[in-house]
Amino acid sequence: MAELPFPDLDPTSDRAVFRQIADHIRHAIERGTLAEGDKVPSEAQLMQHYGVARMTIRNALQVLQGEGLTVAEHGRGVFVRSHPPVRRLASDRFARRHREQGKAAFIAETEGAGGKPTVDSIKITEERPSADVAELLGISSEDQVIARSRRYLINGQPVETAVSYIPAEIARDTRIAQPDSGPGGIYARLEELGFRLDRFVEEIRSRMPLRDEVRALKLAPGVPVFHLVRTAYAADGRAVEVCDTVMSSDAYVLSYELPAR
Amino acid sequence: MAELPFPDLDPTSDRAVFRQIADHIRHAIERGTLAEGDKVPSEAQLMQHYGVARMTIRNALQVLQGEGLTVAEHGRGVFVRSHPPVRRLASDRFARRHREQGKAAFIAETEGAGGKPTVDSIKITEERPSADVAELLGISSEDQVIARSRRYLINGQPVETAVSYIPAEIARDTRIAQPDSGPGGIYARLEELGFRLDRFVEEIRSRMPLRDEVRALKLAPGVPVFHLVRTAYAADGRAVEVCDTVMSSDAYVLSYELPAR
DNA sequence: TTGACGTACTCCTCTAGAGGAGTCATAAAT
DNA sequence: ATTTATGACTCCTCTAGAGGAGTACGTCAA
Repeated sequence: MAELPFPDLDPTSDRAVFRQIADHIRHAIERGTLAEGDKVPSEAQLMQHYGVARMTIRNALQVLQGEGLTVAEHGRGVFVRSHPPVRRLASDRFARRHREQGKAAFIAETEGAGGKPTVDSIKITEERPSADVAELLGISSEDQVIARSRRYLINGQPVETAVSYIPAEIARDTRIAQPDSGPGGIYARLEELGFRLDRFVEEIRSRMPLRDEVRALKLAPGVPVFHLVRTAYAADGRAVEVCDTVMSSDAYVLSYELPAR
Repeated sequence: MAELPFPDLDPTSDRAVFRQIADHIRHAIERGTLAEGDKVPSEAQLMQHYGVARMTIRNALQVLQGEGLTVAEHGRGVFVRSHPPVRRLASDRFARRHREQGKAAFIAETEGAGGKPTVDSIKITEERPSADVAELLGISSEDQVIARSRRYLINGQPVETAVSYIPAEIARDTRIAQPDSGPGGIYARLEELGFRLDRFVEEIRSRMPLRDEVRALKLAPGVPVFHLVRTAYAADGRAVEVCDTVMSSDAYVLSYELPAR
């Protein structure tokens, strides 16, 4: 059996054994001794190398998994997590000139980067808005909204879920309430309806995903999500859409330009 | 002993016992049966209630901790995590009109929100930039930069660490290279030096913290961080500063305004 | 060549213990 | 009144097992 590239435990340290082991493996990953996609030595190998019980090894591996450094595959082994190519979202991604190309923002960007975009599980309902959404839209929570929910995938890998809320008064019986919202997406439709879009405000949070989100985005353990809420304002100052999206944090880098004025 | 507010296990389910238990507790937290700050029943109580081994209970609690829903305090118990008040960072936070008040952005904002701001562990070095920083600043990685690192706290609670890199050619022997950079902060100094700031570009990532970051920000388990890199551009298009900051995700909501043009 | 099967290896779940260490309240000693 | 000791309760670490289930791969029969 080949020697493992890990030092021995330090019995004088007050650091718990499983943490020391996690430190060794983490260090190997950071140095590149274990590269992306590499297999971490098996539980049995590690048990033998360190001479500790299996649970101690599992605790160590658990730590790394929680840090998002590794993923375990049942029956195959534990692997150093490889990071997928990220999408960089620029702050001009909703500029009108892009919309006029006739493609929705997501499709245009993804194709531009050489990926295959898909949109999935499109559901449209009419409902009462939550208090938050009503507040952002500046309407009463008694009023109805059209909720368009969907999931975005790149090369079959889910990266984002989104729900748009548009006041029913605006969107009812328009193409916005149809699964296929047409060329340029719903922002193009809103402009056709006379709501010239003026600005968007995005609020960004970062947190660990809920269980449903883990499933919908096929998230590896230890991967947080961006929670982004965008409000679209028309030229008259009226909010015409709120879009609530959850994005896998390792699929995205968000980029914004701020004026110094 | 009081009855615990959890149902029995479903022995027919193929869901692992510890996951079922985690589900019960998570559900109680979501419904509010267990409110923020409440103590989760102790391991012993849960063992007795469910009639399972202690490790099974600990696994369940581990799941919740990994989700950032609970924190364990050695010797005291496990508690539902309470979320501190968040700071909302607006996209005009670096506007010149704020700088002219004579206060650095962080101080002004925090006092405005009624908190006590502190800046901590200020260290200034002159060094060679990393490849990333050199690229953003548009300089060679042979050139020197001034690195200003510091930590921000609100009411004694660390919320953010930041390192600013400014080309040494610009900042050497100026107040920027002093621990106290003077009224209005380094952006005010840069403008005094003739670099009229034009725009900032911020790139945002979200990820789990490294070990050092957990320590520096006193992060609870299961709390991700924002990793934000801001580049400041002068009116001539030259990059004059790169600021690399790591923020506790439960202390911040980031807000940006995007033009629709 | 193909497909079924077995086997070895992997991680997953769970049990049943043990000692350690931090916290807190109370009782005893000063 | 203050300090010190004690004990109950908490979570933390670790051991030593057991059976389960998914994966990879070689063997053997069709």
